[in-house]
Amino acid sequence: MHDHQSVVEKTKSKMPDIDTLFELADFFKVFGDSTRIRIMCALFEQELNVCCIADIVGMEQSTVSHQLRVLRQENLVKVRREGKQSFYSLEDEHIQKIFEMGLEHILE
Amino acid sequence: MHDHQSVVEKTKSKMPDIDTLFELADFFKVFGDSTRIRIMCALFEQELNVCCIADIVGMEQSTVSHQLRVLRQENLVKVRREGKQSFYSLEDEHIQKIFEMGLEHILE
DNA sequence: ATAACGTATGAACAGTTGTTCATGTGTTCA
DNA sequence: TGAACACATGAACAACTGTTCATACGTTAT
Repeated sequence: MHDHQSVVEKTKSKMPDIDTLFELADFFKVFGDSTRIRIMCALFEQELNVCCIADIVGMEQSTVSHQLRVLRQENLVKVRREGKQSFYSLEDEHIQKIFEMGLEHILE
Repeated sequence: MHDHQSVVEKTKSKMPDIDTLFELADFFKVFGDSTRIRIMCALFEQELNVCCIADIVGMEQSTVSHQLRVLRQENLVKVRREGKQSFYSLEDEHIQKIFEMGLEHILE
């Protein structure tokens, strides 16, 4: 326990493998932007099309489209096409829970 | 419900104020880097001094010091000085729970 | 077909981020 | 006092990120 090397080895052996931790960082990276956070937050209520989302967050439609792609790539949202419009909604409830845990932490 | 403008206004009114969402994004930003994730993960086991952490994550001591400062600024870790050494540990258990929820999400 | 609409995508740019090197600060021990 | 150690900090740089503008794509209606 006092020995530097044994602490290092012991700790390393208990940690998840490095690929998993890289994936995890990429996952949280998506939460680390205020535009994306606001988009997700808007989707807590209901599914929304792109131009609604753009109006809600007050940014260009193309900005929102780019960010929705990021959210899609990390499986945080899903799309449903209906004619000309794309309706986005949250993939699952994990997202809202993680969101709320973050809120709990900063409001103390 | 069908009207664009009313959906926008209704959704906006239900969202947390924008400053909170910016703070939240900054909070998650800290989780969005693999080095910091690995540091936090190492600290799940026990408190550790800086050079142990550096060895565990396999990076320069100064890199780790810089990242520990980021973690400190967002109140994710705390320090305890003991002579020449600084022992770091997690601020609270929120962090581990958020970590685990992220893991749950990516392992599916 | 053509026009209008909603959305997606590519290029470009400014701003931010993570790492390293070099150095500074504070503590311990001789 | 001075050397050795553990850690923190500043400057510099490459790499990455988020936004916008312009444009392309797909759908609907005329």
